[in-house]
Order: sequence, then structure tokens, then C-alpha cells
Amino acid sequence: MIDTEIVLDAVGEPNRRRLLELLHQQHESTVSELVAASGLRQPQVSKHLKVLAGAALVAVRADGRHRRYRLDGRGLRVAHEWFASFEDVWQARFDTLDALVSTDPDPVPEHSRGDAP
Amino acid sequence: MIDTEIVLDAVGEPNRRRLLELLHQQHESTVSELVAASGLRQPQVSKHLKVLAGAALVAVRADGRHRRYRLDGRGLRVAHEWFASFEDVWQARFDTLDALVSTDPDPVPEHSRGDAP
DNA sequence: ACTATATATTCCCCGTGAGGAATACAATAC
DNA sequence: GTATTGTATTCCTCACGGGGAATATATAGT
Repeated sequence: MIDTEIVLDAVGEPNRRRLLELLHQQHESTVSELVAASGLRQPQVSKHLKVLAGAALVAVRADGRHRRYRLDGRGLRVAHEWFASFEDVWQARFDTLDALVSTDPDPVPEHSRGDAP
Repeated sequence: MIDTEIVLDAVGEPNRRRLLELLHQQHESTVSELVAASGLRQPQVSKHLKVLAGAALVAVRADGRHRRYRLDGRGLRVAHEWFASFEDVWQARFDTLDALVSTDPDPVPEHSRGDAP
């Protein structure tokens, strides 16, 4: 079974999310392609891919001296399901309205000088 | 508009995820209740809640000297949608099968030196 | 006024983890 | 074999961010 904690930790990093998005567009990419597309350097790309693979977010396929990376649906699905478990929160529509009012519980009284709104 | 990066960064921390889950069960909680339920100390709970509020993941309502926190569907929905955009990955079922095979592309070559670790 | 409770904020410390450079390992071409 | 390309790994440094303690700021009660 895939650990939700590991998955969400892995996604909690901007460059790793960029790699996931790049792999989503390209469907399959070598490390060099990801280096070129991301602007990151090769070692960091490899390291990030290792973390993503550890979370079942990407899968690798050896191809000659290349490694072809692609998205792995298993980790992505686990993360998606974690957020889906909160669906009731935004489907009870009143919460959203309330939130607009109550996000800032004290909207700066500013010592209430007499100027008009 | 809510920034997906900020949301996913905020969720990328285990204790903040715990707080979200606690708020999901309780629907609304004071800081003290979250302190008791999480085992964290009050300042860190307040700090994490501030990050979550900055990502529109929680909303606050002032109630006497308490602050009642609840989940905010806006941030949660943004995160859910980000992962939903990858749905095609796990709905193409072959990826899952391939992953089982190709996650470890080179299962321990015979460089094994005879000495103990 | 003072006291107590609830929460936020400030300061400091320290570990984790991301980035960089260099190197090691792997696979093809010659 | 050597050279070259592609990728992984090691080592180092350093900043970011989380935790702890103390303090500040509210709000209620007396």
C-alpha cells in the first residue's frame, strides 16, 4: 500500500510539482529532457525524481543509456483521494459564503475615525 | 483567486495535515481544542493555522475570547482540482501495470562484494 | 482597577532538506 | 580497450522552516 504521508510530502515541493506537470505534458521524458525543460540541474532532477519514485508518483523504464520517466497513477490517485475525502466541505455551499465573511475576523477598526465609507 | 502553489506548500507538512483532519472531524474547533487533540503546543498550532488560513484552507470566526476554526473549502478544492487534472494518468489502466514492473529498473546487479555491511 | 483565560507573536535554536560541484556508475560508439 | 554520453550518487554548504520558551495582545470576569 502507498503511504499518503510520503506522497503528500513529496508533492509539497515546488520543483517536484513542476516535474510532475512536465511529465504530464510529455507523457514520458528522459532526465536530460527534464533538465532542459525545468531549468534545474541534472543532479537535482535525479534527486527529485528519486523522491517522486519513492512516493509512487513516477515510474522509470530503462532504455539504453536513457531512463524514461513517466507519471505513476498510484501515488497521484492516493493524493487525489485524500483531498476527495474533504469534498463534503466545499459541497456544503454555505461554508464558502461564510468563509468570505469570516476569513478576517477583525477587519481593522482603524480607531474608527469619522470618515465616510 | 487562490494560489495553488501556496495551498500545496501549506499541505506539504504533516502536522498541518493533521490539523486539517482534526478540523474535518470536529467541523469547528478552538485553538485549545486543537492543541489538546494534536499534542502540539499552542504557539505551533497558532502558527500552523496561520499558514493554513493564508492558503484558504481554514477560516476563522471570533467568538468571545475564542477563535473558532473550520475548514475552508476554497483551498481544499484548489488542491483537489490540481490532482484531478492528472486523472487521465490513472484512468489509462496500463500505466498501473507497467509501474509494477518498471518501478525498479535494475534490481541489484552483481557488483555485490562479499563482505558484510 | 486586577486576574484569568485564550490566542497570537516574537525570538532563538537547530535539523532537515534543497542546491552546487565533483565524482561514480552505466551504456553505447569507436 | 578508450571515449563519450546519460544518469545516479556523494559530499558539502546553507537557508528555510518547524519547535520551544517567553512575551504580547485580547476578552471576560471580579
